[in-house]
Amino acid sequence: MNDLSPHRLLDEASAAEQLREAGIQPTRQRLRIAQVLLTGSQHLSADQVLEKVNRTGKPVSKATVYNTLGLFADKGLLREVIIDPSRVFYDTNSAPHHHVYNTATGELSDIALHRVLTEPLPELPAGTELESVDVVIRVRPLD
Amino acid sequence: MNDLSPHRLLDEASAAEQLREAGIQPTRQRLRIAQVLLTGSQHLSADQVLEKVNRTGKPVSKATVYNTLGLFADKGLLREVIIDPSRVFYDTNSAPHHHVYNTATGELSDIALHRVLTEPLPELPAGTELESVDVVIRVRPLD
DNA sequence: TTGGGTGCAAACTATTTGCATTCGA
DNA sequence: TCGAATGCAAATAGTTTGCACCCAA
Repeated sequence: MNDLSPHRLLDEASAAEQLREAGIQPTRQRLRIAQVLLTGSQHLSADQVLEKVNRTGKPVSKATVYNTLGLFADKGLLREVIIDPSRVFYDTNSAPHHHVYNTATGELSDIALHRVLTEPLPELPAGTELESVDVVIRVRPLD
Repeated sequence: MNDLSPHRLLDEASAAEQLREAGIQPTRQRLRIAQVLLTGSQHLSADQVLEKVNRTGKPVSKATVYNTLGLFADKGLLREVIIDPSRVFYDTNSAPHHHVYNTATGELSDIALHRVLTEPLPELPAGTELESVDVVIRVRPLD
């Protein structure tokens, strides 16, 4: 998770297209964030996104990063992963899958969905509909 | 989750016994917290625990509540449930089970484990051991 | 007596919000 | 032009910490 190494930036045209497809108006800052984020499979906290974006030389304010991540998540471009009590991760892997979280290092990784079966789902409480099923496997270094 | 109604308090002797069994020195404040908490199946945030304890007329400081909940969780008396980015819940149901979380109301409830199958577990990353498997089913009110 | 436990207040950190400014259609 | 987006700073909220005091063994 400390891998903030220079990921290839998504080209601006593709980023703009992805935003439009999601019904998001592509503004300058949103494009920068999309270019950094929507490339490959990543699990980043808001702070890490801010750091990566600012490292491109085109800084974006912290509030805008938070607002934009929230917006992207609402529109289905990202998935919020609530795993660590101290921060939210944003997962760019849009395929259904679950997570392995290393509680000692904070490293978060994906597990293909078919490796974990979760069915049948129990009846949901009356008057509610399913929003998501999240499976988190927490691991720690061997003693 | 707003049910802070007067749950029956666990008697002091049983509370003390449970603490000792868990290897926790039973002090006055820890006993009060245990009496409020270790009765029935509950899902409370630290703030809710504080409120319940203080309502008994024997107040305990906020710092002590946080410290004590952390200690109880370490010793296996409680389980931390990380489900809402803004606060940690403490679950007194010690049997293995999973959770249904209503994102609109913040209500958290249990699901018996056998209703959700999660196997086989994937191989864990090298050098790690399993800490927990958490399944959270998020629901929202029907549109 | 003496080290662990407690309480208070201050510190911290992730996140949100209000509002004036700027931007994009 | 005009409403939406942005940025900054201040506000918020949950949680942690430092340290002096207290208490159970």
